[in-house]
Amino acid sequence: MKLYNTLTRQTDTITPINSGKLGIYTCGPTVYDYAHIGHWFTYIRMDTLVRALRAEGYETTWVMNITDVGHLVSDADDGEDKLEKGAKREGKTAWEVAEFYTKDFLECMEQLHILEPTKIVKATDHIAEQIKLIERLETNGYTYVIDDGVYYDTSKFEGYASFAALDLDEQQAGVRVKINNQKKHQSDFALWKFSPQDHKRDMEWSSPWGTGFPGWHIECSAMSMEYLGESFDIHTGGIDHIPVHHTNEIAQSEAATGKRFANYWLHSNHVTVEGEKISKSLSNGVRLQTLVEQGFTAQAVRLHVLESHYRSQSKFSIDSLQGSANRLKHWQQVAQLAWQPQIQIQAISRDIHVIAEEIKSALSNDLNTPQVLSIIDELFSHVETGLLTADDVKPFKEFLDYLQSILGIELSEEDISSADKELIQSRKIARDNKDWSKSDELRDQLLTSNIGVRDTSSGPIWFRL
RNA sequence: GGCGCCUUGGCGGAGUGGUUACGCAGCGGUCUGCAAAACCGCGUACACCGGUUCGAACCCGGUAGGUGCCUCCA
Repeated sequence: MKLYNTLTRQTDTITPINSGKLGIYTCGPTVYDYAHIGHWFTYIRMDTLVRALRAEGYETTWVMNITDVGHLVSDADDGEDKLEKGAKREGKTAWEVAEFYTKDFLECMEQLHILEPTKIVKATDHIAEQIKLIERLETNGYTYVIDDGVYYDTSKFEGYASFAALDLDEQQAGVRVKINNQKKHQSDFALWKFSPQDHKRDMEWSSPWGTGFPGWHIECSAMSMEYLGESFDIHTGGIDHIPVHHTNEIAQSEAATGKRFANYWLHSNHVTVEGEKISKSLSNGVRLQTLVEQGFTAQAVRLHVLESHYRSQSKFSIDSLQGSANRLKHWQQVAQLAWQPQIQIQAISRDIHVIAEEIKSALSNDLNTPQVLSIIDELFSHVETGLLTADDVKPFKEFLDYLQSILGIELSEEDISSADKELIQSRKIARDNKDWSKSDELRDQLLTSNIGVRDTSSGPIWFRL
């Protein structure tokens, strides 16, 4: 398996720390609002990564976090906690907001056939681990305390800016936002924030430094190391995390342990919606639910995501989603041929293994999912040209199961009922007798069960509408 | 201002030194009682200008346009 590694800025062959096993950490959602199509692009891609690694035979431990505290509206460590802000907006407590959006997120994950991670971990369930990690940083001399919290001194970590290849001094010159002027350096970040004097937060905990709550970055370091070890294999997230969140995670983790944090960093590029970047002000962050209401299936959304490479800035539009839905429908019709083998024209079963190898190879090449789809199209076109022989049915069904396991797209549909089969047979007899009105009547009857029929030289073939 | 990235046929989207990926849409055809579907065929794309090379969409240089981050964001 070769993947583009943000750490080395090149495509690296994956070598696990422990032979045959891989630990993967994915930065999950901050649960203060509904997830939008951009999030789903990222999580579907990460799911595809895990599926591909498992198909390669790796035993994977996939950890995803849920950020339910401490993610501030501004990374400059000013501004509100998103959860507390969401609570105000909805007239609920921060706890209720977190629970509501976590539930919605997990339901969408299931709908999109995103595998359940080995562990889904919440920041609020790991306060003790985060405090312990801050204490280690304090012991190692990387922290300082100011009025509003405990901070990480980024100047003490050599090569702080190298992960994101940033020139901090030059950046600073162009920055217009006001910064917390008690901080020693603009890039320093909060490890622990103190609760405000003037009001009580919904979420707060006591700590050696005072009552408050953890900063956003520390949770990912604490939880990933808790479940995957102080050094682990693959860390993933959205491309926006490179300059701040992941840079900070590396600084904290490596300063605490003195060890390499993660070996491979995989980042999903962003997606534009109808040509514009997704942003709050444009409110163009389409929800899955909205697409479903417009008649699209989660499977079509999933196929659409796979149609672009994870490192390219992809485009989302309703028109192109419609194209994916059409492609999926076609695939499903081909899959239904598994239930209706025809007279032998040409056997395809021996091609299937070759095709499966090609798919594996495309995935191993930095997850080239668009190429995988074209390989499938090619095979399916052969299936339709030749139809299936009885001998092909078993390997073909196995192939459909393989596609399901590797792409999360389910094509193996159920057979139609024997009653419907009888209708098809009766219609064939009517047609043979040139009794067109009866034949049409039977066709309409089948349509009520959402079954269409096409007449071919080797007999009628049904398909679900 | 700093650091990047991109430019492929109507749209989406791989590829990356030499056999015109692929999908969606469109058009033409085959099949067919009709319809639908399916299949076949077609459009011969790689921003522009130079250079390297036997050969470049693919490498190098430049030009133009677009875009991302440095604010929040997957």
